[in-house]
Amino acid sequence: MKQKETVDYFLKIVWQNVSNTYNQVAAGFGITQAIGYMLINIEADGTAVSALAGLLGVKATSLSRMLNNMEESGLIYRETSEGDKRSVKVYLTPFGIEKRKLARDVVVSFNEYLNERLSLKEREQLISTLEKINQLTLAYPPAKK
Amino acid sequence: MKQKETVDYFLKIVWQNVSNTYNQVAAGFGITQAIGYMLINIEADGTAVSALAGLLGVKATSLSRMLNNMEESGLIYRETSEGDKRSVKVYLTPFGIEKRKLARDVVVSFNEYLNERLSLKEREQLISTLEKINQLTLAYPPAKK
DNA sequence: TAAATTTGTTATGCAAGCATAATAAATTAA
DNA sequence: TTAATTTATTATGCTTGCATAACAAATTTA
Repeated sequence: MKQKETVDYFLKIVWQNVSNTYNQVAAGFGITQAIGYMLINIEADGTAVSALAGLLGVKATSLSRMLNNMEESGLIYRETSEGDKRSVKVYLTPFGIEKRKLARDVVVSFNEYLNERLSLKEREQLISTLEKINQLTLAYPPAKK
Repeated sequence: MKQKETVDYFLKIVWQNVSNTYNQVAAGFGITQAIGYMLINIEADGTAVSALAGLLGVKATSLSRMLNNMEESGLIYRETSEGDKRSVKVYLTPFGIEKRKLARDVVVSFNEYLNERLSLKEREQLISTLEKINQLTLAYPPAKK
């Protein structure tokens, strides 16, 4: 099995390149790829830290330092949830809303660029296969018989 | 454009999950996903740092600290290249060769697992589309008219 | 040839993943 | 109800990306 035929290798290389591209574009207005995704996922009525982790596909524990930084730079603020006092909701400041617009534009532009150059069928198959691989990966290693 | 329909989002999530899976499995024998890929790409007759960066899809500058750590833990050693005295070649120690076998097994097993659950056509289309996206990403943003 | 540029590497600071440990709140079990 | 467990979060140390800066060797230009 050669490396250039393995699925994992391509996923790694392609995501690294997309991530770098996003970072370079987003650096133009002072944020990173990760912060852009974070902003995009914060709802107007606040989003819990745990929900954010789920949406971003990262462990909740990864977010605390990042949220501290974002709070410090005035993008967000945090408030304890009404119902569940363990839960913390994250809200966008007006400055965060501004940056979120820019971040969304980056994502939309890049995807439009891809969409113009890939057929609908190609994209649908890609996303469907990626979804399948994701499910399979989460189930790995398979239960032994 | 909803996030769950964008290509970038799936690439991010799927690679994160594959990477975590590799890290968890590889932790069982004391290495990381990144070190596993590194070991797999070092040839018996040595591989230059710049070549490694290309194979791994990272900037060469990302490797120096990692190679220091790998050298310290006895996986590799470095030697200045014969021809070009700027170039440094990386070699596996016997310990590194041992770990490389294990790392390769992880990659082979996971890909076999996927191959058994995806059709040949699915995989071929996936890799071909990923290659295409990679090329497009490297060419982004497109030259203005 | 000498000077300017490019290339290969290293060190280092920052960003953002992970894991672990701590803590408080909520839920479940006894 | 009290005790045990689970859940949501935070802080923190480690890893490994990036970028930048420095430097030597190689190559190109004048």
